[in-house]
Amino acid sequence: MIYCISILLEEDRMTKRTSMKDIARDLNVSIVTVSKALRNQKDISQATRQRVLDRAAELNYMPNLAAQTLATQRSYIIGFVVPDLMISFFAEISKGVSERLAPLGYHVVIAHSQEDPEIEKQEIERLLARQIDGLLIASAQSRPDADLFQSLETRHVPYVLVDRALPGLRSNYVGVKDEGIGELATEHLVEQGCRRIAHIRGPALPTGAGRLKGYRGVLRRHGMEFSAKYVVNGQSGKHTGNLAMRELLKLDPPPDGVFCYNDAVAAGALMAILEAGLRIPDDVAVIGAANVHYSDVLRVPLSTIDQSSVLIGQKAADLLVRLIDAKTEPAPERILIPPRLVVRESSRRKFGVSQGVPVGVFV
Amino acid sequence: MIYCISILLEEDRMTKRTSMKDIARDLNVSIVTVSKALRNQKDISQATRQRVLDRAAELNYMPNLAAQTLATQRSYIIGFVVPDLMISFFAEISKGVSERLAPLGYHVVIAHSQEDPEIEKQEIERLLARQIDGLLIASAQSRPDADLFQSLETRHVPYVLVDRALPGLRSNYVGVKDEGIGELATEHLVEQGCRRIAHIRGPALPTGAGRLKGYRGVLRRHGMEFSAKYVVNGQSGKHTGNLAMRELLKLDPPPDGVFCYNDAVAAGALMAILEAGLRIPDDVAVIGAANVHYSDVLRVPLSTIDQSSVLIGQKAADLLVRLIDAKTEPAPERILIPPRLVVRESSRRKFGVSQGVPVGVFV
DNA sequence: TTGAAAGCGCTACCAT
DNA sequence: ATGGTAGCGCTTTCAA
Repeated sequence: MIYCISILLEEDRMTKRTSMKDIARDLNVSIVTVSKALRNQKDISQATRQRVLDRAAELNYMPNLAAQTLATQRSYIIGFVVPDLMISFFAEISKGVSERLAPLGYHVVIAHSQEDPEIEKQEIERLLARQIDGLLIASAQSRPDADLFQSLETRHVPYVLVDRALPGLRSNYVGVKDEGIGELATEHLVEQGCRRIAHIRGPALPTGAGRLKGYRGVLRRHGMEFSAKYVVNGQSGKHTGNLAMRELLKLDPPPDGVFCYNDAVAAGALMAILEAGLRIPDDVAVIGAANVHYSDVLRVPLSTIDQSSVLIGQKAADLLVRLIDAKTEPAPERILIPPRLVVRESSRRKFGVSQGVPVGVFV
Repeated sequence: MIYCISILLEEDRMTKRTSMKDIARDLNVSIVTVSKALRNQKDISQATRQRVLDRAAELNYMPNLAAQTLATQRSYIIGFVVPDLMISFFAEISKGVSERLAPLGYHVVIAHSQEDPEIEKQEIERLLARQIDGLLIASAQSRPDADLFQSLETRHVPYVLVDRALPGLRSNYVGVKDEGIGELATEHLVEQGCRRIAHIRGPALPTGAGRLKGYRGVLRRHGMEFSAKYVVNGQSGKHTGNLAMRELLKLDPPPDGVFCYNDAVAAGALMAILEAGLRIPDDVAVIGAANVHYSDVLRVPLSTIDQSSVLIGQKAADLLVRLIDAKTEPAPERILIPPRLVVRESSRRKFGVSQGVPVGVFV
């Protein structure tokens, strides 16, 4: 019988994590004392604290975060809702987020919305059940789901919109002004001598709409006529970008420059142009957006608008932590990172362009 | 005074999530009854269950997962340790993982090791404190840290190694046989008529070592001499791949074919070859590994060995769930996904190659 | 400086 | 079919 018990205890010791109770028992102090010592509270004698710390180290003690969460209402988990991690832009943001959050003791749970507002909502609900301390959202919604955001406000769950703002929602946001992206890209094509500039537009989200708006604005400013025919929908992937470009090339006259919603779309467009036997950038100049990590090694090295993806993640994480730590809810902050033109071969018709990378240098 | 209390209650209702206690109070039943009803236990009358369910829906009740975790010792969180999510291969795996786990109610916490075994260890410890149910590890260790894996075994935390096996560790694993990748790639280059085949090898990890071994084996089988000069270290990124290729091109004679550790390395190598004024594949044929999503739109569409990244993630997730649900610890399982040759322009010298994609078709 | 008691929200066990 | 009690491992409050 005693044998059995000792076996059980042994098994127990082997299987279960050591808890404060173990340390307390070993040291003949109370659990409270252990708790305080471990958290460096000052109403513990130096001697006791050291004994606790030593024993904790010996037993390789790690706090049970579920228990801590329950007791403190603070989980040190933040949720990050992305459309799809296979879109490199979001993977890059996610890296920036983790970089900043991990050292602070946070864990990041990534949830995929698959570009579906309904799934997004469910995933957010699921995250809330997890008692997350805050939320980062790259939303798939074209306009904010009132219920959802109401409930976030009500529960005082801090959240930051990332990359994709939501029209009419006064909230914390980190991203790049999409209109600026559209302007910078289109302006560049004009400067390179393009006269029939097409746009492969993205999804019906603020990002797509903003870039389109910037594109139209620049055309107008240059007295170039806007033609709806020159704007086609390319969604956000290389395949759809490829199809969209094929359509554009059927036009008469075909465009001599095209601004693509993002780099993936542009990658597909490049292929379509080459397959049609046209030259890039001489016949058609191409520019994308995002400057994802592989954009310089594409079929033709791609000009693009850099969006500082990793930085977006870092800034969003920093802001979220500020919100979480704030005693009183601060006014919503909008952090806009300036878009930056990156000129590569796909659009470089004239030399001496200031932002151009010298030929032959592989970055 | 009564006013104050009502305010407080109101505030409470607004701020705090509804708990089982609220439902129980409203319905004049016990918390236990609510708990059972919500979990569909059968010792609850149909009528009561319905009342509970209805009220729960009205109050938009969501269980507190931290409390549930504490009570059941089951967190429905799994950890996924990756070197870097910016490596598309891991982002793709991660997608496969989430796809399978989200519908089962799991959350996935992604932790970055940054290719540093020490950080990896710390991150795993941190995850264990989180009471994760299981662990997926794409390890940065060249050999298993005894302490770490001992402690995983001791605590009975199920884990699955992903992509990167660990030598001498008999554990669950999902990946592609690296030697097979090396063989398939090298064999293909031989078949395309390459006679001086170089290898830009990866990090000193099982993946790098296995691919190298496969490469050497094929050379031997074809009676081609192995020369250490033709094997250079390219780590795992496009930049290092670029530098490595430049070194190879300085050799006399330079290689006429090169098998690169992965697609990113190959992307850099492609650039180096073109910058040197050589033609691909005529002067130098190139093949990578992974078949990441952008490999077909690279500088030259890249031949590669497909590793079914998303599938790896799915299989790993499925296996992990099986381990978590198992009553008794099953024998370690090794799931090997067959590598698949994907021929594209970067290596297609001869036509009629069976695996070749017809010219002009953009996939 | 220390610790007893209560509680976080849930589940398991065992009566009734 | 229902529920009281006792935890899960931690923190908070307050008394000693």
